Amino acid sequence: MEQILDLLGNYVSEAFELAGYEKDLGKVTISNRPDLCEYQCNGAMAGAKRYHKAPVMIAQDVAQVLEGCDAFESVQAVPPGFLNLKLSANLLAGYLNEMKEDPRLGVPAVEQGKTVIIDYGGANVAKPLHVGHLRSAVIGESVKRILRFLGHHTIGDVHLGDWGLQMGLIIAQLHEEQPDLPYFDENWTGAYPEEAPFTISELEQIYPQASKRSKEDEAFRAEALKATEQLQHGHRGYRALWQHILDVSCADLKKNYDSLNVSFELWKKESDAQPYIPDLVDYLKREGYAHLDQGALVVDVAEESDTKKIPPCMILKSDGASLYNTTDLATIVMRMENWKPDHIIYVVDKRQDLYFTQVFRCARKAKLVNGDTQLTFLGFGTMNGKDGKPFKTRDGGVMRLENLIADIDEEMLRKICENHEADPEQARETAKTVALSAIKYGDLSNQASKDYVFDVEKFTSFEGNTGPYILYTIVRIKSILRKYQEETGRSDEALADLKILAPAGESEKALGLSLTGFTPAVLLAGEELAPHKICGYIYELANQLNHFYHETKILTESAEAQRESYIALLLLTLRVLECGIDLLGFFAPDKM
RNA sequence: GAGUCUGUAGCUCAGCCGGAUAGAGCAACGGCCUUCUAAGCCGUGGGUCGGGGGUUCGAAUCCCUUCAGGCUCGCCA
Repeated sequence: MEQILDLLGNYVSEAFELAGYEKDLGKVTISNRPDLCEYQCNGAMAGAKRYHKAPVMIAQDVAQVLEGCDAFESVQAVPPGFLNLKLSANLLAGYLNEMKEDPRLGVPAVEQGKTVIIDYGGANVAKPLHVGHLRSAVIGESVKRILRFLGHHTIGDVHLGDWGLQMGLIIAQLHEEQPDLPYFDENWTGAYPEEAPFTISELEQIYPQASKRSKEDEAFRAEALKATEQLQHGHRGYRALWQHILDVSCADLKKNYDSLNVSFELWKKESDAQPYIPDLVDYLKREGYAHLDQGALVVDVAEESDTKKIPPCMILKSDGASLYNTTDLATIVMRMENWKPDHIIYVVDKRQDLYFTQVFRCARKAKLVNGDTQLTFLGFGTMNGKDGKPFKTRDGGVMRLENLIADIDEEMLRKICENHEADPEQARETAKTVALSAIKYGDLSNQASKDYVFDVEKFTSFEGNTGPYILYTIVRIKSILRKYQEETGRSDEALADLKILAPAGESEKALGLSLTGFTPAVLLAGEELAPHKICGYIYELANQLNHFYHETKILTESAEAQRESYIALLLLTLRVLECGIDLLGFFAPDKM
């Protein structure tokens, strides 16, 4: 369906042409002075130079042509040369009814969907998720949903860290604690047990213990390094252990990501890219991309336009060992081979900006990707505590994500019970749902690239621009619709058939206008990979809804067609809000 | 030192590919529940958009400069 801005733009462009000016001046935008008009066109001012004519004169010429055009309720030329437009109520109603019939709510799907891999989550095996993992998961999930909604083929990859020293540390520690396990028996030829020799909570204790020890105990560290190397070279017992660690860990990670309403299409790991490394290194050498520098194998990625010297991308250390770069490049090769992505997006801490610049340039230079494959670094800022410093627990430690979520859940539950008497079981469920919206909205409503303050009090206070406010608005609508259905006995289908009339009241029209903003908001969010644009939009829509709600008696409206129109308008708003929060990665309860 | 990002109301943030009087929320103050969920709505006060130049009919927005802070800067990830 045709977008409202395009629709209006066509009218105005045509008017420019009829008035003797060029068409391209007729671009219509949403007004920045809602008190004066709903839409505006600034083309007259842009055209002033071109035609050596006062902008107001041009605007007046155009306004005259538009006189009586039934798309507009009013057209005004005002100094210095604005064209102020008010939409006709009929045209608005027509658009809303069309939007209502569209399962996509008017948002056009891209003609040719791209294959987009989104690399987010950043979890490591055997290490619990901590608050530092929150942003990647939350932002990545939302970006994925937005792009998917726009019609792209999206693949989310958690890209687990499973190949570093942490594995060797765990193995070494286990070796010491349980030396009799068959994994450590060099003469063992039989099958290894199917059951892992540890639980997730044991695993989570083993790692920090081993990590701490390796910093104090040289011999132990050497053991761990050796185990890491043996694992990477295919030590049978260690591989079996590694598989156990992986299985136990992934099951736990999935559970945690589930509670965040985050899911991945792929659970690829760093180790999956390892087989690609030898060929990659050969290729880079053979084709002359890589050369030795101070004993290390590097690819130069500096460019003339650089304002600063970009260090070369290191492929192999001087001792011949591979690095994270190597794995990332190999992962790109693997992804190109398996999924031929048009676009890969990395949702990573912004401090890795330079690093990814190197990797991307290297991939491009060495033609590991097609010329038109996009590589995007979507860097996010730090989540700080109220003191403006990185978020910590009260005693200064790293907070586990699980605990953070549990804290917010509990706080929500307390508030819910304060407000209503509710069935404890249901209250718990609702609290979780609301808590999730608080956490996610709190994060996503900020620009991803900026640091932000995770203020527990603010997020759990449910006031103002927060997730709970959005949910509350949705619940209000649901409640009215429920009552309406109880009263009239109408089915969901019958409700969906109701028509929206041309708005008569001011708040009703404002709500309708706000609804037309959905498409531009989603398109912009997709273009800029910016979920906070969705937040801004649904917050504004929720405000309009609440404003309308207070001014309008809906269920007691006596004119039946009018009441039906209100219901249809509410239903459409509900669908847009729910679609919006779905793009953000959370959902609403039926009651709260 | 170099590069880069940030600086908008007391606080937390939008707005930033130029447009009219710079917007929200929180906090403060004042109204609105016998009526669809008051987790709401309406209103008041509060800003030299870090400072200074420039481009432009027009600058929070673009350019230069300066101050303050964060972050990054080949054998970690």
